[in-house]
Amino acid sequence: MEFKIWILTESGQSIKYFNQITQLKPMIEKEYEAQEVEEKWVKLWKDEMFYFDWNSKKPHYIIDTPPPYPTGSFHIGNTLNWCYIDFIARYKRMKGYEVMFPQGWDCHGLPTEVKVEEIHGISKNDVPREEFRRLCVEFTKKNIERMKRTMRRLGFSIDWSKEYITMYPEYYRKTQISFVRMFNKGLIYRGYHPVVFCPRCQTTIALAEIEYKKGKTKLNYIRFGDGEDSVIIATTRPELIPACVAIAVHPDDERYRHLIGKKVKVPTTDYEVEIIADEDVDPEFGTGIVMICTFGDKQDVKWWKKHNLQLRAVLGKDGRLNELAGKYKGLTTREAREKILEDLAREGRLIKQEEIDQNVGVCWRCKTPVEIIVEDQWFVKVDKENILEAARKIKWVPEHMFSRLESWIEGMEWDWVISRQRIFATPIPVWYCKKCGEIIVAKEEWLPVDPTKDMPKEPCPKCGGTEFEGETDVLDTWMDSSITPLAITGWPDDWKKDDYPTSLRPQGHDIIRTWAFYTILRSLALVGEIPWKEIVINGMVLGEDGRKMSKSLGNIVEPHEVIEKYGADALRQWAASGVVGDDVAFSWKEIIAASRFQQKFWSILRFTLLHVKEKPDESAMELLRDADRWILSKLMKLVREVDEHMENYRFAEALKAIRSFTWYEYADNYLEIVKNRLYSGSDDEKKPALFVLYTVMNVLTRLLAPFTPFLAEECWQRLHERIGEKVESVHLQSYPVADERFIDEEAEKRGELIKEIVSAVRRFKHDRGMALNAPLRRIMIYAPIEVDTRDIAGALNAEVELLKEMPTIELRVKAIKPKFNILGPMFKDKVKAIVKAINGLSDEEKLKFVESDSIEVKVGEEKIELKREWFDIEIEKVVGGEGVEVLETENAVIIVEP
RNA sequence: GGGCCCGUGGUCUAGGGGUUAUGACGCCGCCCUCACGAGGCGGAGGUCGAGGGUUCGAGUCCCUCCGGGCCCA
Repeated sequence: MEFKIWILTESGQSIKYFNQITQLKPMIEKEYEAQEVEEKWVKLWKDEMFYFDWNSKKPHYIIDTPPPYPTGSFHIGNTLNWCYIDFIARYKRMKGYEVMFPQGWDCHGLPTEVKVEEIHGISKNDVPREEFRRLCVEFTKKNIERMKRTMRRLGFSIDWSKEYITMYPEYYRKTQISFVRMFNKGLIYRGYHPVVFCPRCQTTIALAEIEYKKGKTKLNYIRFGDGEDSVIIATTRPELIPACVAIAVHPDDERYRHLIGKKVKVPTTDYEVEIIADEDVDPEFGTGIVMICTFGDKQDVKWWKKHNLQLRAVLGKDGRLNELAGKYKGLTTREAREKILEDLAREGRLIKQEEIDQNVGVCWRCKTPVEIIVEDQWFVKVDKENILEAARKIKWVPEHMFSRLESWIEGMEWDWVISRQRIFATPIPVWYCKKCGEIIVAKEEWLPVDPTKDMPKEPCPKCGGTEFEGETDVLDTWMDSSITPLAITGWPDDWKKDDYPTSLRPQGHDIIRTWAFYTILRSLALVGEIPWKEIVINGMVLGEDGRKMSKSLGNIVEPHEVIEKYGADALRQWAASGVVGDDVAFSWKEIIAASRFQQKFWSILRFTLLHVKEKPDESAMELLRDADRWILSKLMKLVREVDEHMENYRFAEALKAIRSFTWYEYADNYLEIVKNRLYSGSDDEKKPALFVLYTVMNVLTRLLAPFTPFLAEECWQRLHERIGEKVESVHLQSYPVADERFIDEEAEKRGELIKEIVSAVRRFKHDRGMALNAPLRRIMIYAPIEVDTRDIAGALNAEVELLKEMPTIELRVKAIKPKFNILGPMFKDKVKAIVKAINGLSDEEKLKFVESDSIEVKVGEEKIELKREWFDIEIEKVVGGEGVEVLETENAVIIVEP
C-alpha cells in the first residue's frame, strides 16, 4: 500500500483513538459523499472515546438514557429522542464534563411474548415457563443487536461499556431487591383489585390487550323499587343486576335530587342499595340514572373506589355467575341476561328496550368480550403529595411538561398495580406457605430468584412449614425501568451517592405519566432523593402529513431510508430543527436542505484547503484588514450565541445560527471579498486571509461536532492533515470559546459597510446584465466612516476611491418615521395628530428640522416640541453629476463610473 | 369527555406589546464568477384560524368559538 505510506509521511497520522490509519486522499473530492464518510468513521471511531470514568476529576454529567423496548427496529421517534441526548452529551463533553451516556434495554413485556408465540406457532402455556422465557430472551437478543447497529450508524456517542439489559439476572436482581426493600418498608402490599379477564382464554389481560369492537346492543330501562321511591335505570348489562351495589344520579339533576340518600331494592335480589350522587353520571344517557355494579366496566371500578362501595363479585373466572346471583347461579352472562330480562318483563319491571351503538372491549386474541373480575394483586403505595413535591424540585424542560405530570398525579385514584399474569418479566420474589398461607418474601441475599423453581432457604417463620407455593405472577415492566437512574449509578452494591441525583433524564412526553412518574416514586421510596436534576422532554415524530406515524396511514419513515439517501448527519440536522418538547413532523425537505448545507460546507473546506497549506502563525494578526476583522468578530459572536442556545437546549436556534453564518456571512460575503486577494495578492495580503480561513474552519467544525459528528470529524481531520498536524478526534476537543480579542464593534461596522458596498455594486452589475466579475472603470465611495477599500476593489474588479467629502450631492429628507415606542407613552392618543403634522411639513421645513435637531408643531391649539431623535430620518441624496450612477445604501453613497 | 400543545405567503417555519413580519422549500427572471449550478444575484407572494376585548399601539396579552395534534378516560 504505497498510498498509505505516503499519507503517513505526509501527515504523520497516528491517532490513538482511531482503529486504523485514516486513508486521506491528497486531493479533496468535489462532492461530499456522506455515506462513504460516515461509514468510514463508524469503523474508525473507538468505543473507548466515550467511556465514562468514575474517577475523573472533571465534573460528572450523568444521563439517565431511556432503555428502549427491543422491538428490533430503532424508529424515527427514538431517533429524535437520542439525537437530543447525543447533542447534549457531545456538547457537555466538549465543555469539559465527564459525561456518562449509558444504554439500557427494557426487555420484558407482552409484545415480545406475542411475537414469540407467533414465530414458534405456540401459546405460552404450551411449553414450560422456563422454555418460553428462553425463547423470549433469544428473540430479544437479536432485536437488541439490530437496534444497536442503527444507533451506531447514527453516530450516537454511547458508552457501550455501561450497557444494561433488564432481562438478565444482573439487572433483574436489582429490580427484585427494590421490590423486597419497598415491601419491607411497607410500600408494597397485596390486595384485591379488579382486573380485566378473558373468560375464554382463562387469563387476566392488560388494558393494552383490549381491542374495541363497534357493535349494537340493547339499552334496557328497568324499574328498581316500587311506589313513590321507585327509579328507572338504563343498563346494557342487566345480567349484572345481582352485582349492583349502588344507584347513581348527577348531583345537579333536578329530576332526581330528592332521591339522593334514599335506598331502593334491587330486583331479583333481596337487598337494597343507596342512591348516590356523582358528577360522572351523564344525565343525557338513558334516564340519567345508572346502576353501579362490580363490575360492568372501568367506570364502575372508578365509582366503586371513589365511593368506597361494597364488593359483589358475582362473576367467576369461569365466566359464569356464582352463588351471589341466587337462582341465576351457574349461568353464563349471556344465559343470565335472557333469564333476568324474562323475569323482569314478567314482573313488569322492564319498561322498554332500545338499540344503541356500543364499543365492546374484546380479547385481542379470541375476540371474546372481556369481563372485569376481582383478584389478588400486588400494589405499590402512591404518595401523591410527596411525589408532587419532589417533582417540583426537578427542572422541567419545557416547563409546561410539569403540568402533565401534575394533572396526572392529581387525578390518580388508586395505587399502582404491579403484578401481571405473564411469563416474560421479572419474577416476584415471593412464596406462600402451603401450611399457613403466610407470605414469604425473599431475603436480599437470595436474589436473583425465580420462585417458580427456587424455594425459600428457610422454613416458614410463622408455622415452620417447609412446603411453599411460588408466586407465578410477575412484575410490571415499569418496575424494571423505574430504577434506571439507580442502576446506572451502581445501586445497590456500589452506589455512587455523590453522583446522585443524576444530571439529566431525557424522554418523550408520552411516558411522563409512566416512566417519569414511576422513576420519581421509586427513587423517593428507595433512596429518599429525586432521581435527576433536570428532565428534558421530547415530542413525538409525526409523518410528513402532520399526523401520527402509523402503518394504516402509510406515513412511516424509517431511519435507514433517510440514512441510505442522505446520511445520518442530515437526519440529525432534521432532528435539531424542532423546538424541544414540541412534536416534530418528519420532512424530506428539511433533510435535503441539511444535506445541501453539508455540501456547501464541504465546498468551503475545499476552498480552504486549496489555499491554506500550513498553520498560520500569529504574525498574521497584525496584517488583518477590515474584512478579516469583521468576519472574525462575527465568528466570535456566533460562538457566544451558539453556546447560549446549547445551554438552553435550543438546538434549532444553535444550528440555524451556525448554518446562516457559514452560508450567508462567510461564504457569500467574506469569501467573495477575499477571493481576489487570495488569488492574486502578495504574501502579506494573503497571510491574514489564510489565518481567517484556517480559524473559521477550525471553529466551525467544532461548533458543528455535536450536530454532524461525521462531517465535523472529516473536515477537522482534513484540515489538520493539510497543515501536517496530528490531532485527536474533533469530539475530544473543547467547544469553541469566544476569543474576546477579535470582538471589535468598529471592525464590524466597517465590514458591514464593505459588504454593503460590494453587494450594492453587484446588484448594480446584475441589473445592468453584467457578469458579476466584469470590470468597472472607477468607483467612488462616500461613507461616514473610513474603510479599507482594497478588498472592495478586488471583489468588484474596479479601482476604488474613497471620497473625503460628499460630492455635489444635495440632501433631501425622504421620510420622517416616528418611533412609536418613544412617542406612544409620551403623547398617548395625540400620536396620530403629531404624525400627521410632521408629514404635512414642506421639504424645507423638514430639512431644517433635521439640521436643527428639533421642531415645534401645532396639534390642535397646542404647541408641541419634537426632538429629532424621536424619529428615524431617511435622507435622500440628489446628484447633478453626469455619466455616473449613484447607488445609495444605508450607510454609503457609491458613485459608479461604468 | 378531561389535560397539555399548536393554527403566521402555496407548503413548513421564526418571532410572546412597537412602525415596513423571519427564514427555508417551491415559483418567476438574470448569471456556465477561477470552493460550490444540489451554486450565485434579484423578484413576486402574507388583512399572522375566526370573532370580541385590553392598549396610544396586538401574530404577540385576555375571553369565546372553529380546526389540528399528542396523552389520558
